[in-house]
Amino acid sequence: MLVSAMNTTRSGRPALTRPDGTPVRVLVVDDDPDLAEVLSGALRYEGWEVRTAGDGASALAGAHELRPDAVVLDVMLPDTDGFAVLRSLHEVKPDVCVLFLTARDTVEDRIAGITAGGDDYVTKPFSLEEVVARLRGLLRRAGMARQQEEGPRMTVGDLVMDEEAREVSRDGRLIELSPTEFELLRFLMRNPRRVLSKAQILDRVWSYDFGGQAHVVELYISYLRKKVDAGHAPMIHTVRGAGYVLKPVVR
Amino acid sequence: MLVSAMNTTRSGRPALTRPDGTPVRVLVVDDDPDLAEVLSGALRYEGWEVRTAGDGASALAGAHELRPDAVVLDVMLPDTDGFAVLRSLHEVKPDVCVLFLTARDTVEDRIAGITAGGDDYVTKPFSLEEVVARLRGLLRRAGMARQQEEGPRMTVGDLVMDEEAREVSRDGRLIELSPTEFELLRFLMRNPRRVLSKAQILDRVWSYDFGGQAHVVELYISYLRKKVDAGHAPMIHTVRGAGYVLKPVVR
DNA sequence: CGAACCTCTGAGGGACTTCTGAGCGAACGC
DNA sequence: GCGTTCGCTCAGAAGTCCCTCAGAGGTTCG
Repeated sequence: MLVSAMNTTRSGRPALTRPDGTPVRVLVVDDDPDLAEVLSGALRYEGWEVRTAGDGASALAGAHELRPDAVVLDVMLPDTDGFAVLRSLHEVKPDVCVLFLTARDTVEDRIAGITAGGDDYVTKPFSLEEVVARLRGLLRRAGMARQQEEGPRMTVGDLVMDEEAREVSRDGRLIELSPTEFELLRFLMRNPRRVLSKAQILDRVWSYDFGGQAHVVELYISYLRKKVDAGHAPMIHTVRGAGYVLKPVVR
Repeated sequence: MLVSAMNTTRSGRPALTRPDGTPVRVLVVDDDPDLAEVLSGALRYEGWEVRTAGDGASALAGAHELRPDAVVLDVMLPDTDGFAVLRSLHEVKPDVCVLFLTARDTVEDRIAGITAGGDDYVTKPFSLEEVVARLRGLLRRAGMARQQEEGPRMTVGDLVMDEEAREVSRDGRLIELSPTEFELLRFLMRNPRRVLSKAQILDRVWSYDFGGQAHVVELYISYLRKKVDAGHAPMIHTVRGAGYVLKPVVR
């Protein structure tokens, strides 16, 4: 097997790839350079090829050059509105997926109709895990899932997560999770046997504008333990001074 | 089994295909580019191959190239009216299905002549679920239903919907639904075990020009629950912060 | 032309989530 | 062994999300 030729994420996890095995290509369009940078960093970490643009015009130019599989697109752009860009993008590449970024109060407004075509949106402020998860969902549904285990279902030991149904179960028994708990567990499950620091977790699972303490991570880990590890051998472990790991129970 | 070669919708559901297994081909003709964009997005999401045209002349050109199985055709076009286009279309491809889009006040008698020929129409403003359902009906009747479970009947658990008869029953007992309730339930049943956000539901089940709040979705879910889940273990579940799911009762 | 029905708005209340703060115990360094 | 640091958990406040009721306005049908 040509492992060396295989496209992988920086975390070593196999990447979601295009059908020919080359990296997924994503165009990030946002007029805030800091946000665009953070986003593209997170997407590169997924093993994807990323390009950024700051306005509608350069977005179209970038789309022509990169021919992206997906576009992350801020609705509020200096030159045009998102709907016009959406149409032009689909003219350039009819099967491109679009993930809109919107302010909370812009929703309902000009976003109407976009989810009907299978595209999606997230409201600012968002967490990086959410953006990545939505993108993976879009790409998977568009037929980008060459990776066999990249179904809607994820497994670590006897812990199973179905992202589409938003269902988690351990040993067949269903577990109810709040939105934040779900996202935290998803992050852990996407990085099994890997120590994740509280700072890393905070950066990925909480919104980028979260001003609070790393203490919340401890709190939510404790919530998760109560729900996930209750009555079983623990899968969530503390590595003192370093962070947390999720790993399958060794028999 | 050639799973990879199988034509599927983006939602993972098997698609309605042509008898040879290739995607159904649809031509969308409307002079409003936004509407054409939303429509073609929704139809692509069904796994179909779509092409758009903005007037009668390019519609005919598109029909020559694409040789579509069905045409979604606005009656009011800038250059000709839809009925003239229909005649020319039938010369190009006699067995093509046509779904007319009309304003509410368009002359009824001319439309009546259409439906006699097996074609169909919807009045603006319409919901995308309605357009897709009508098209599926037309295509099915025209012999496009290679998919065996693509009959007029749909089942989730003990919940059964007959789309043609517009009848719904749970555990054999008939349920009366209003038009909106019916369409909402159809959307849920076409996406079982899949969390649907209020925005998604609004975009598909409500008319594209609906300006109201996502709150109506909650309201209609509550109506549906009273009729569908009354006296049974619930099938409609709220996923807080994410949306709603319909799933069969687990034994 | 009236009655029944359907759709949507608004408001109230309840349930759930999220985060802060504080106390306590365990692990670590010296 | 002792003090300090680190992490866990409880309790509660504030906020958010969701459900339901009641009723207005519109439409359809008899």
